[in-house]
Amino acid sequence: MQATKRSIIDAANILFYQQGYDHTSFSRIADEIHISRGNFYHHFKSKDEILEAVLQVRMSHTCEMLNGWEKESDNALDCIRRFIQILDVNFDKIQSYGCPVGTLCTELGKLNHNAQEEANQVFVLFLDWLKKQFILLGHEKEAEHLAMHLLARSQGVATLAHAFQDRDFVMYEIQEMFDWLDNINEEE
Amino acid sequence: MQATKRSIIDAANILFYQQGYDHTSFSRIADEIHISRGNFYHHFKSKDEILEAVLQVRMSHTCEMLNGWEKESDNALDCIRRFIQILDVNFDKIQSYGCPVGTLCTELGKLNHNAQEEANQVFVLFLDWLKKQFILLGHEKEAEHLAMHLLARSQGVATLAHAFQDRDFVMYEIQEMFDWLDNINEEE
DNA sequence: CAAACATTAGGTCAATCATCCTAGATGTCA
DNA sequence: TGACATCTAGGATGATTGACCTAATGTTTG
Repeated sequence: MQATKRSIIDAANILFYQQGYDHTSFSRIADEIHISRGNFYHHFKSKDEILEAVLQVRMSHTCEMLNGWEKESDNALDCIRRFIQILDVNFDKIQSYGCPVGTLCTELGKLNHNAQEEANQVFVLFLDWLKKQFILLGHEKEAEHLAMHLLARSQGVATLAHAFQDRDFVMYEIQEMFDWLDNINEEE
Repeated sequence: MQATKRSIIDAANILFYQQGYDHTSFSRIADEIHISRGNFYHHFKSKDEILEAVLQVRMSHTCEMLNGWEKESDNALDCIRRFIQILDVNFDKIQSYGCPVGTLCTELGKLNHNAQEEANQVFVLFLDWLKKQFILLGHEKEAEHLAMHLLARSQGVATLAHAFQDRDFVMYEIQEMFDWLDNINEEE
């Protein structure tokens, strides 16, 4: 029971990222995990329901990742640096398919899909987490702005990295974000 | 001869932006301009050929816009400010559909479409133009980096504006980019 | 007016899509 | 072993897709 459903969600998660939600068919997912098409409807009533499940998995994975960063880091500054460095750590994937969060939100927005709001919640997870780190650094008032600013910059870098496949650019921008981070913490 | 072909391209241009390339069907375009489906193949051999035509239109429109900015501006600083301000000027569209350049490049990348490289060329137009302005401001060495940096930031802002429909955020980020622009020109 | 060409409408095609259905396989538990 | 729920395979469905074709209409030119 669990195994097949699980593998459907996992395969859909990857394919939605690599090919986009709309462009990924049941046949494509079925081929990937070697089950028949008709099998889907015992586990999900519709394609939307698979998307729902994928979004929930992404939410929980993101939570785990963010909690992991907090545990492995000495302080809030290190946490934020970890966030910035995902552009380097996940460069291969980003170069090939863009940011998994941003590209899905953009696609669902264009499709006028009901799940757009839910997809945005993954962004919100990052925003709240970043805001928390900036507050820990003593930026209570500007924390919201700083979080949005940094998320926007990483989104922009991911978009151009996907378009141009330019690693040097990404490394340069990471350094720029590190410098920016140092600057706002020197001002006191 | 011209009229129908022209209206197909114009309708496709808008729909590819609003709904995405893959998700826009011939029927949808035909309905929009009240022609029959079969009519397409007298003007275009395939859907890819329509995309090709749309990309050429976008290229020339972008060139005209950039040339216009140069003519209407007093100096390179004003030119760059104009670029930053499209986020405000086109806010309604960006809020609804994202950046027309970035979202198409991202989609074509995921579809592994041949025209991805050509779509990127619209980005290159902006990059070369920005680079030129930064050189005029005396930043020969860093012009390339500065152009990529600014384009990335505007892309990031557009992505989050589309996701969250937050005008205040956009206005705040525009001010941040203005400040950044002033800073790099004070340093001499 | 007539012949040559350009444009359009609408039907047809095979392929693919999400969805649904049923029959059989596999497991679980009395 | 037998009864019953769960799971799976694969075919059928109707809708939609990009592509193609032909007949009919405009338009231009000799």
